[in-house]
Amino acid sequence: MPKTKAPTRRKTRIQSQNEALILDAALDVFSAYGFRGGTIDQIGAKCGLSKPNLLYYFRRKEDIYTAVLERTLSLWLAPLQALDPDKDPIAELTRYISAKLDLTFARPEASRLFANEILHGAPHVGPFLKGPLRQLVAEKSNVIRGWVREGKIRDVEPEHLIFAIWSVTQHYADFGVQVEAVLGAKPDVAKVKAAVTEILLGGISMQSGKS
Amino acid sequence: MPKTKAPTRRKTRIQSQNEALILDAALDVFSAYGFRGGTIDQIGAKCGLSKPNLLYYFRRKEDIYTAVLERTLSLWLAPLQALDPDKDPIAELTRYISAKLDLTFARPEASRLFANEILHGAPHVGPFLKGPLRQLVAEKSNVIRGWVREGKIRDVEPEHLIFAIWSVTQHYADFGVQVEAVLGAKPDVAKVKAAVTEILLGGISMQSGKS
DNA sequence: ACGACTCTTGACCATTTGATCAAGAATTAA
DNA sequence: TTAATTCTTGATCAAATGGTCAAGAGTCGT
Repeated sequence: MPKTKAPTRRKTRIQSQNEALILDAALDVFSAYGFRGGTIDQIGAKCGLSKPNLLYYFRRKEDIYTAVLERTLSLWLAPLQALDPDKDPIAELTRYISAKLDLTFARPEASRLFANEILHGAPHVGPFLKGPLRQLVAEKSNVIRGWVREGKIRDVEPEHLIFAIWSVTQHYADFGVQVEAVLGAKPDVAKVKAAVTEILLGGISMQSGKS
Repeated sequence: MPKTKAPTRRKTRIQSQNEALILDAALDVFSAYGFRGGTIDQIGAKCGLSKPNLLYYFRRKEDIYTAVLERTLSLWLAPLQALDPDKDPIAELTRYISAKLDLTFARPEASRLFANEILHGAPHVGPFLKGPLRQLVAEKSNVIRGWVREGKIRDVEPEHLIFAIWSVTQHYADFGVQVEAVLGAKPDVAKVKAAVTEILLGGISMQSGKS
C-alpha cells in the first residue's frame, strides 16, 4: 500500500465550498422554519444547488441540520469560557454580556436555530447540554461564587445569573419580532447593552447604583 | 320567522366539550413540535377523536392552531395588566415576576407554544404584537417611568426591564430542558423566584441589597 | 489527451399528511 | 316514536417531501 488512502478523504475544493454554501443556506432555512418546517428544496433554492446534489454532500436532511447546529455551538460557548476569575467581576460580566449581545445582533438566525432546538426538547444536542455545557456552567459558577466569597459582588445564585444573562441577551434575537413590534423600531445595540447591563448587574454590584 | 336562527348557532354540549378536548391536545402537540411539526393525527390520537372529526370542528389545521394560540394570549397579558401605579414598585414588580413564574411552571407548554410562534416570525399574532401588546407595554412603561420620577426606584429603561422580566421568567419553560440539564435536576419554583427577583430587581431597588 | 474520479441532475418512488365526502350512527326536540 | 339535526368515520385524493438511482457532465492529475 504505497499511497495510504486514509478512511477520511481529503476534501475537494468544490466539496468544502459547496458544503459551506449549504450550511449557510440551511442556517437561514432551519432557523426560520425549524427542522421539520424547513425543506431540502428550500435550502437548495437558497444556495443554487439541486436537491439530489444536497443529498450528495449530506446523506440525510438530519445530517445537514446537525452539521449546522454543531457549527453554532462553539460560537455559543466561547464568550462564557473567557470569564476570568482574576479580573474585576463587574468588568468581566459586563464584557460577557456585551459579547453575547454582539453575537445576538450579528447572528440572530444562529440564536434562533439554537432556541428552536432547545424549545423542542433538544433532540439533537441533549448530550451536549448534559456534558460540556453543564461542565462549563459548573466551572464558571464557581468563579462567581469565588467573587461572592471574596466580597467583590453581592450574593447571587450563579447558575441563575448565567441563565438570566443568556435569556435576556438572546431574547433580542429569539423574540426579535416582538421586541420590534413593541418598540416600534429596531433596537439600538448600544442602548440595549447599557440597559441590559444596568438591569442584570445593578443588583450585584457593591456600590449602590450610578448616582 | 318565529325562531330567529341567528348566524351564530348556539353551541351543543358535545360541541364545546370536544372543542375543549381538541384544543387541550393541540396545545401539547403544537408546543412540542411546532405548527408544521405537529399533525392532525397526533392531536386526534391524543384526544381520542378521528382526523375527519377534528376537521368537522375546525375546518383547517391552521384554525386549530390559531384557536389554541388565542386562548393562551389572554393568559399572558393578565399579570402585566395588573401593575398598580399606586402601590409599592418593588412589591408590584415582585408580584409580577412571581405570577409570571407561576404561569411558567404551571403551563410550560403554553409558554413554548407562544415562544415558537414568535421565534418563527409571529406569522399569526403579528397584529396582536403591534396592537394590544405594544399599547399595554407603553402604558405600563409609563407607570414605571412614574416610579422613577417619584424617586421610588432607580433609573431604568422600562421597556427593557419588561423584556428582561419576560425573557428570564419564560426561560424556565422555553429552555426547560437546558435548565434541567445544566442543574442536573428540576429547579425548585420558590428558589427560582428568590434568585430571579433578586437579580432583576436588586438593581433598581433604592436600598442597596439585603445585607 | 486520457483515464479516473468527482460532481450534478432529471426522473422516479414511497410515505406522510392536510383535506374531502358520502354514508351511517347518535342525539335531540316535538 | 319520529323526524331533523348533529356527530363520526372509512375510504380516498392530491400535494408535498425525503430520499434513490443511473446516466451524463465536469475536474484533475499525469
